[in-house]
Amino acid sequence: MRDLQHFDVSGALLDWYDRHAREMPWRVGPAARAAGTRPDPYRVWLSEVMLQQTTVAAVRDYFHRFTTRWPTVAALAAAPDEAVMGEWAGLGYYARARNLLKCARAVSEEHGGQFPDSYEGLIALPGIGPYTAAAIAAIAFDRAETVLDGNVERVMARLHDVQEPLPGVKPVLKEHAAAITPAKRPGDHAQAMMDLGATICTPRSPACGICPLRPPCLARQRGTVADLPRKSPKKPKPIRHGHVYLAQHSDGGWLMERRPDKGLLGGMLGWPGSDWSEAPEPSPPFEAQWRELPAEVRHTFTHFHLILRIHTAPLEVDTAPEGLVIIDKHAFRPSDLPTVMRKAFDLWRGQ
DNA sequence: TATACGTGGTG
DNA sequence: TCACCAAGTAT
Repeated sequence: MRDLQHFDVSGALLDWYDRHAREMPWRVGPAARAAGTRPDPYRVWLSEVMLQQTTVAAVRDYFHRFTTRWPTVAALAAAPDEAVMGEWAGLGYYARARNLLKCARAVSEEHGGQFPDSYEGLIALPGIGPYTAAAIAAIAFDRAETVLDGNVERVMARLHDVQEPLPGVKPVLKEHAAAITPAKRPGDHAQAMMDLGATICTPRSPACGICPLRPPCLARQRGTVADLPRKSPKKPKPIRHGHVYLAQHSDGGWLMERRPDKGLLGGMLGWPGSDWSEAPEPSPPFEAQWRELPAEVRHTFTHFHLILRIHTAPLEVDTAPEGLVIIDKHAFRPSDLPTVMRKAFDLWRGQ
């Protein structure tokens, strides 16, 4: 058994990555990268933002649709806000989509259409934080930046048997990660760390038997793998209630609202309704004989459970009440809605 | 430092 | 069924 001090962690990791790298639409694999192919910074940036707190499986189709519709950062910068929000619908964390547009426009208007090639330049852009700045700098620009995401945190916590809980111990894990960040192939190293965390050093049932870092792994030696990384206890999620109102005109148009940019589902299209609280007051957008559907929407957000009651009535007027909009029958696409709003529509459709 | 911010898959 | 989890950021 070789001591961690004398084990070439990054070398072992890169050897493993050369043989087992996952193929992804935004990735230039290790063989092509060695042959000189450079990844497109636009595609690296777009994928990294989509992958924030989001699984690879969920991102694939969205990435394909975005890059087909907007192949360059200039094309994205020129897109209408509503089009981008509609394409992002269902992916969650909608501040990412608003910041995506801000960032694309900043790159187009303030950086001559080229992404900054350094951590400092990247982190100054909207929606790009410490992780994403390091990831783009390393993967797209060969900068020896240290990438610290949930995967790397888990791998480092286990490799060094770090018992202190996240998020407090994050700086320690960052130092461990920085100590093995190589000057050569930093982008492949970063992607290798994340692939290892996603496929071998997984949160549950890790495949230690085939792990390239098994020899030096302290948690493996001490039997603490399943306990790491430790995390501070989470708060319980309260249950909130709400009412939404689906009103359709005889011509097929729908009464809807464009939600304000700040806050939950910011910038997204949705059904008008009450606030979401312990006991909300019903708040129909106009006087009518509202009929309540017999079923409810149940949906869980990051920090609360929601139960929505659905009300319907015919829309008899041609102009929307203050603050609302009428979406024409042909412009209405359920796929433009955030999932919780699409669930309400699905209930109406299945009534 | 703590909280707000989505969604779908998984055991 | 349900808590946990996924390539985090903004405030």
